[in-house]
Amino acid sequence: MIKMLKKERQIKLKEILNRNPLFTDRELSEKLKVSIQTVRLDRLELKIPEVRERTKSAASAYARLKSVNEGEVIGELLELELDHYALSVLKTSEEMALQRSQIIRGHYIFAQANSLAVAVINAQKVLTGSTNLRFHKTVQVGDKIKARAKVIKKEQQRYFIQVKTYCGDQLVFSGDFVMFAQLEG
Amino acid sequence: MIKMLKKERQIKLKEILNRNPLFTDRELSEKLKVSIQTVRLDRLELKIPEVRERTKSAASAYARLKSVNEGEVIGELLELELDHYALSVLKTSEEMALQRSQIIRGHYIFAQANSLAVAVINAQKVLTGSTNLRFHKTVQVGDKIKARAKVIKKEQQRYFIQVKTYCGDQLVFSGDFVMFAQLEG
DNA sequence: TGGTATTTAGTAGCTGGTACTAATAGGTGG
DNA sequence: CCACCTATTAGTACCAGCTACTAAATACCA
Repeated sequence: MIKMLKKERQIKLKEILNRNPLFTDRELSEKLKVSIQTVRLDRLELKIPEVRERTKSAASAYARLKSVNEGEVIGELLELELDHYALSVLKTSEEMALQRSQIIRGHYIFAQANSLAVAVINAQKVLTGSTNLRFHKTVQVGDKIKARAKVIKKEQQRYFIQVKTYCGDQLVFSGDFVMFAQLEG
Repeated sequence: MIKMLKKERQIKLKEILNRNPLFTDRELSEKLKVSIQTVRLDRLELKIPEVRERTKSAASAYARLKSVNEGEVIGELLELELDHYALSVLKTSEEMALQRSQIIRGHYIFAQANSLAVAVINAQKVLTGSTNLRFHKTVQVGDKIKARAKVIKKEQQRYFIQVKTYCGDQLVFSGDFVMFAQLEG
């Protein structure tokens, strides 16, 4: 039994496409040293769609991620009273979790809070100066988390903001932010 | 002049594809109410590649982003002495910047620091408890930033870690992290 | 009215597939 | 040793969504 078994090959196929879904059948057939037809039979059995479908899936995943990420606010901005108060909601997903767990990584929670602290300030350019954070509870994949930002104090260009993030009624995160508003655009 | 001008239409085309690059020429021609050939001439003039190329670009951007993001550490882990010291480098890019500026958003800098603080700890599960952060200088698109994490103190399951991030010799960020190592896997 | 830019139409050819039929190779049991 | 079955390979017709090209129709402007 010198040749690779069918099962073995199919596992390898899945691994290859998991790492990079953009290979064509021809490329796959070269990697696996079988004919194109065999690759196609394998894909058929494993219910793996064609390269253009796989590419499209990856591309739209990117588009989704980008739209969350490129908006000024991470999450969805629901309420905003400039220089006073803001509220945003973030629906957490697999990509935000630690590997092999359902726990959302802290920096996503921070990102939501930080971007909300930026958004609540009535100025063109805002920078985070310093912060004091507290992660009270873990957040699970699928949870919707609500962040509320309050402007506590405002000096010339310095803002003191408190952000509290909730999952349901449970406080999961709180942070004090000192932000700097830059005057010129 | 009832009809849309060519220039106007081309701007609109760019806008549409900017929001969602996955439309085919046929779909674009319906949206813009011109023939497919006109759409193709426009793409030719504007040097916009065909839908399959655009899809592929978006998909590989996602793959890149995913590989940075799904590794345990944001950035590249260069040095690691468990429970003592770690160093990572992050090459910043457009996607990490604030809109219409070259300034990298604070939460990317935090993400690098936070994930490094997690990585330096010799335990299966690690959670961020609280932090004290200071953003000293802004980071520009294209800058490579180096984060160094030092374990300052270690109690049973509680770690005190200091992270300093540099751009060249310039200190851009520093943070004190209190982390919790969870015993069971 | 002529001349030019713009738009539309249509053709051949390409890639990377699907869906299908058919032939071949490689054991294995009787 | 043959029959049978699985796995593999080969080949065909067809498809979407293009490129590259030619040609015709339409719009606009002096």
